[in-house]
Amino acid sequence: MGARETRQQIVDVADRLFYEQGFETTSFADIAASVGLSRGNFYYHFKTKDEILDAVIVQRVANTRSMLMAWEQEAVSPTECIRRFIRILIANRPKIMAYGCPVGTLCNELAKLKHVAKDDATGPFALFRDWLGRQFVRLGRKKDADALALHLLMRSQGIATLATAFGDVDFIDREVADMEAWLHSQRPASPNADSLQPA
Amino acid sequence: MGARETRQQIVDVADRLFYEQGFETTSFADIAASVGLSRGNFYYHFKTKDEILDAVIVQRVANTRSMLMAWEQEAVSPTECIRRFIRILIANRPKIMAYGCPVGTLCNELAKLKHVAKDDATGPFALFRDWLGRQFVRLGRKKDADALALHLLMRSQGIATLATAFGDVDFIDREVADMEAWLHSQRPASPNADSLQPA
DNA sequence: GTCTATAATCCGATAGAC
DNA sequence: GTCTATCGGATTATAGAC
Repeated sequence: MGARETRQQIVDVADRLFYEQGFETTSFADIAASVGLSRGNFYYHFKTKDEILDAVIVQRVANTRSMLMAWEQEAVSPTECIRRFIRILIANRPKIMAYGCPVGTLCNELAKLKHVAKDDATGPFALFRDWLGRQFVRLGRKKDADALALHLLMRSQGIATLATAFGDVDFIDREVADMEAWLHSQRPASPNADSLQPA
Repeated sequence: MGARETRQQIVDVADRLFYEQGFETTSFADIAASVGLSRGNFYYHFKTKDEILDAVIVQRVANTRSMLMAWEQEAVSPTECIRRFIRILIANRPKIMAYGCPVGTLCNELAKLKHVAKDDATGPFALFRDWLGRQFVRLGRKKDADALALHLLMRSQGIATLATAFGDVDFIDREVADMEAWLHSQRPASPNADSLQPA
């Protein structure tokens, strides 16, 4: 197998294990074993654990960016775009209930570790924030677009944390419905801003 | 020093370190050094790390319970009670921005570890949930009291996570104000339910 | 109740053969 | 590029002197 494929496998496995087990808990041996690699060979691809973390964060940011770009091209209205963000909680419900949000939990862990990559880990958050803000601008809420974006991000994080803690399957549904009701109560400043949205 | 005082010191230090560094990251040596105890003597008081975790959780639940009982006796109206809960975010802002919420971050960590104390760690959440639910019942919202309680808990968790991630000092103020506005928009079903509340 | 000494294990990381 | 072997250090935990 080529070095590039092996490296990609390592990043994919590390991405999953950092999410499911946490960054510090996941050892080189865990990743190597899950890839089917010897510990020794591992260091041919990554010199330190922090290098793997950087690679995982870079990949998450890239994946998030391309997902958001695709959503913006597929979904016609800003309201529909925002709704797609909200529905992440439904689409990923099983994993969220087991492990929380990949971004939020990693940020929390790295903050406690005072890790150098602490700020880099917020990258996906920053992308969501900018993208959601852009949707609210399109909705005619230019003045408070960023605050509204942070508000939605805040809600999704709170829902993820409580869903993990309580393991209540109905809770996510209820709060997602409440978020969508909130979204539709946000009246656009200019009446035609979301004219393409159905009904 | 007596065994009880030493044990109490260990629990206090462990409580702080589990919060600031995380549970797994904190070693026996860390706790022992911070108390000023040798590693060997440590095992006289606690046999395993899980025993310390249990003691920390028990103490947190006890502290939360007495805090909520005191609030209920001091604050006259349910609205004022709920507002005290919301204001936790202001009172603990510096620590929250550095380390997040002690309960939420511990629950997240233990969930990833599939730790046996995973469910016990939600104890303070359950207390807040019941207590907030009781306030909403007093407000005349008996039917959806629990959902409203979870909604407030959810918001406080989301605010804590984003405050830690972005380090934005104004964000907490803005969202706390929004929470209080939300609270006052929750009309009581029976008009005199919150009659003791000032203005 | 407190200490030193130490066992057993696992960690991240390196060296070197193939 | 992959392997085995291993180092130095940190970890949880125990035994036993004082």
